[in-house]
Amino acid sequence: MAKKPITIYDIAKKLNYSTSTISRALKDHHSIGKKTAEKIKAEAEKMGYRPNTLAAGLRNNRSKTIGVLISRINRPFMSSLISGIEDQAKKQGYTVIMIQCDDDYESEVQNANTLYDLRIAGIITSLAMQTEDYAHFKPFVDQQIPVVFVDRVPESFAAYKIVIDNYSAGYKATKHLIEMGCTRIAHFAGSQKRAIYRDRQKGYEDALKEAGLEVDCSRVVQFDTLSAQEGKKAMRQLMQLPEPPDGLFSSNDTAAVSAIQYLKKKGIHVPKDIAVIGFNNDPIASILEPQLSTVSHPAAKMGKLAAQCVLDNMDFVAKEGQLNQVTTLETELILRASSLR
Amino acid sequence: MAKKPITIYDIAKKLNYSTSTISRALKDHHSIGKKTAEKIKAEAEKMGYRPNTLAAGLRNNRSKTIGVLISRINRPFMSSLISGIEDQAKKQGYTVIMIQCDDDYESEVQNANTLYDLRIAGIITSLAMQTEDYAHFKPFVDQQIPVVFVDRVPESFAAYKIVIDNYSAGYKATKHLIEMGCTRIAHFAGSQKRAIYRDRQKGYEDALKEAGLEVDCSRVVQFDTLSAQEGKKAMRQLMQLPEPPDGLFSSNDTAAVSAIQYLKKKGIHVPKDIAVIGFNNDPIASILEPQLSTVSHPAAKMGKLAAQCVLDNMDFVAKEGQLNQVTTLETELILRASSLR
DNA sequence: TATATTTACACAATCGATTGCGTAAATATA
DNA sequence: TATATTTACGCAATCGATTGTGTAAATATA
Repeated sequence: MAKKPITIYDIAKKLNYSTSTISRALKDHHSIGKKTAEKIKAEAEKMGYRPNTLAAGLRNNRSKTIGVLISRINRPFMSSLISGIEDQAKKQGYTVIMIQCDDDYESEVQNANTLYDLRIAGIITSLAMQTEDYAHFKPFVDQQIPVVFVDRVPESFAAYKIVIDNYSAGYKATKHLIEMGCTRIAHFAGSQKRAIYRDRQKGYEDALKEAGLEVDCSRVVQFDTLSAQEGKKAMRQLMQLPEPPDGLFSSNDTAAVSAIQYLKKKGIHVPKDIAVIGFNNDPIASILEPQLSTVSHPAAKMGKLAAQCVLDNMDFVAKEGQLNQVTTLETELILRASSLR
Repeated sequence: MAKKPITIYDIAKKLNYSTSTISRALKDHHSIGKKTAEKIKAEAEKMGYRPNTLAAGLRNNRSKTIGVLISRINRPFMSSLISGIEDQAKKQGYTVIMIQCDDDYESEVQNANTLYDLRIAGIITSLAMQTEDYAHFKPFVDQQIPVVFVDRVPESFAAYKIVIDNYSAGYKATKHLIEMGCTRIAHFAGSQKRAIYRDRQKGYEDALKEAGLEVDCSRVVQFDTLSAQEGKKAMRQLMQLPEPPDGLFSSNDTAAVSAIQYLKKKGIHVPKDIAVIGFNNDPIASILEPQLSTVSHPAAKMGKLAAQCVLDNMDFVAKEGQLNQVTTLETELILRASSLR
């Protein structure tokens, strides 16, 4: 029963042309006459021809696909990022494939290999929390496949990188809490292996210092994954300090929301007792009660830029080698009830 | 500087074997001696050989990839579904690629073609809200590529389908509201083109009838996408009725959450004035205040089953043709503050 | 009119892995 | 010892699209 797919050979036979002419006509090669091309295209359409991307990919050693390797798709930030990438890629006839690694290094390595094996045309990735070795991206570089890192980017690997100004964001968020009168501000910090979290923390510390406030490391909690569970645990821990915090700057919204829920359950008022600000502006931030102050993250824009970057540099990389350039996007404070007092 | 990727030809030359022997050794073909196979594998590893999946795919007219075509990845339900699919697929050496169609029919058609062109080994899909024509899945059937529909499945297309018992879920949810004393229960209904929404509505209506309550169609609001925006608008509309509802069964959590937010803003108490129950058990359901009662959806399990189904039937389909079978999973009421009184 | 240039198309090699068929030796069974 | 069977491996075609090289005609330019 299986109908055999139509190939350019079928079209060639039918129209008495060679396959080269068919192939060229289908992609508007200049050496094919306009009428001929039209006729061929019409017939291809009529016969229900669908190009075999595998064959084309094999020949060109490249498929028209952009790979996205990320920790998890179920985070609002990642969803937006992907949408941005897809919008841009689709415009240029590229398909986006996503693969998640659960924030696990081993899995990241394996998935990078999988993408490599698929001969993707470019890869966009945000590192897993603990990744410190970047050898799994070398094969792409060797094959002159554009690699673009976004958000969680490596420091010791030459490639295109798109980030936000985490230092400034951390600084602004903390300064805001200080202006709200907080003097004992806690911080939910992400893995120190990732610059984005170190930078946020540095911004936090500098804001404190600038205001003449003490930087008390017992108020800084190190997180593994910035999950809700960790958020709750961390908050409990913080409240047991001899001097509990009166403000919190969390490196993501998930942990901040969880912390607020814990506080509410304990009868501690937000923002009166503790003012809280998160990071990312997840949808949940505006649904939680009190609504969560946060730092906006231009995830969709980041995705769009990343895709553009991959596409623009497809040829460039082949000729000139990987770009090593950093683009920094701006963030904005979004102030809501959880920190306003 | 592009290092050329290692091929089986390179290994063959180095080891003085033919490429056929290399190819067979790499996949433990019975006709290759154990020591030979070991030696070849060791050398392949040492040389950094990576199979060219495009070449293999071309030859087999199939790539080791499962395609997932869904409306949007940024819904918790979809994220869970995908995780379920990935877990299962990975176990069998398959890669999962996702492609979203924004709940748009045109986009669904186009993306189905894209997946087809990629010569995927199987496709798992949940229909867009308005899809009524399924011709874009025919090519898969013609090529004996397993097609598995999940959740939003077609009624007039022979394929494997995995669904939940929507009628029973709608019935249970409504009955619960009735037991809580509601007598004027409204319903947020999804597109009538999708059986899942029709069935939920049918369950809702039957529960009302069974309790001797009037089924008032002015209390049933038709939604396009069950978005937050629509939810707010619908709630406002319902509250303007001469007899506003005292209960609400929403076909998803997103719209329910939005409705509750609207009610809170208007000073209408949930659940006292209006008891609300949603659908899907999104994470937000337990964060909202009051926490949202809802119907659990076994999305991850559904994904796992779907993947299993695709993988199991890969060979079967080629021999016996498409399966046309429906698997129905059970749901559970999850009762929280928004409906308990 | 003579030379360039452009247009129009075909031949055949190529990308890398797979596999049916064939050969030959080694081992097992009668 | 003779026949079967298994083990071990190579040859060469194949999957479908692409593209460098080449030829010939048509059109343009000098």
